Amino acid sequence: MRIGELSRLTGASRRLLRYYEEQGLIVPDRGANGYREYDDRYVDRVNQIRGLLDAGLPTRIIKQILPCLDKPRSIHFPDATPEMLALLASERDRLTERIDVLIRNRDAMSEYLTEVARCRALEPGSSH
Amino acid sequence: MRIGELSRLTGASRRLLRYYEEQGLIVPDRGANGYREYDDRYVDRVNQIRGLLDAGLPTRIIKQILPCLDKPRSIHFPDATPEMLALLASERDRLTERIDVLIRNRDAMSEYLTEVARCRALEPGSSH
DNA sequence: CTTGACCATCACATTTATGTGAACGTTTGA
DNA sequence: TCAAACGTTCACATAAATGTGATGGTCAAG
Repeated sequence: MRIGELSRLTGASRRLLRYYEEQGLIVPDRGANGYREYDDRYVDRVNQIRGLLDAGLPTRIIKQILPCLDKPRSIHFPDATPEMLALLASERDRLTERIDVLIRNRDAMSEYLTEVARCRALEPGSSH
Repeated sequence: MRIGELSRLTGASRRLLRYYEEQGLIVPDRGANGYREYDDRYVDRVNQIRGLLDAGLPTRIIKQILPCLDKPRSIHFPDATPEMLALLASERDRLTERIDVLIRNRDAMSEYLTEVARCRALEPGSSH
């Protein structure tokens, strides 16, 4: 498929898809006319990239950990250097910390919301 | 305490503390000389802000949800408008989605790492 | 009183992830 | 063949979170 199609399927603008390419996150083939050619797997790949970006990882890190995450499963193996593994581990730990912070804050929000709901339920006029 | 002290305690640069103020996230008092005066609770507050920023929330959202999270607990009440509550709920949901993405990716990383470790353990020469 | 460690404001720089538009080639269908 | 829809590159713009430096006020200790 070409860039417009992939854009539609992933929700990423064409511009953004070119940006991801510029950052080395995706490397589409080129047709004879110079058009980018993407195969189906790019849909998942782009979605995963967007998820990681949304999660706050910068592209330069994503670039390094992506190869570990999108191998067709079951074909993973040591083209991974020790440095890469160390990076991956440290990035995973950072991710874990971040997840904890997020969970704590989400729970605080939830708690506050249910609390307010409870108060509302007791308010005068609420039975109207 | 003044800005330098707070900076030391939180790890946020002075510049950043002024930025948070500019964004309306914190509102320190001013001494007679114009110096910012922070009381102890700002340490927690700033740390929470940094956590939320690191979690990917933009300052304009943080500004809206902070009042819900840092009230001295047990004194929460309906100075909250319905719009604010709706915003808070939607932001909580967005946070939940984000958390899910993060967890999935972290687990994938972990899985990959343990897998590689397992392979390494079986490699020739590993018993050296 | 001066020096050094603070504080203040203002302004300009940078990085990252995006948007927008110009200028121009390609493909496709009426 | 002509227009619409799509592709290309290049370049400039922006918002967010920070850094950096200029210029100057305040204050405590020597």
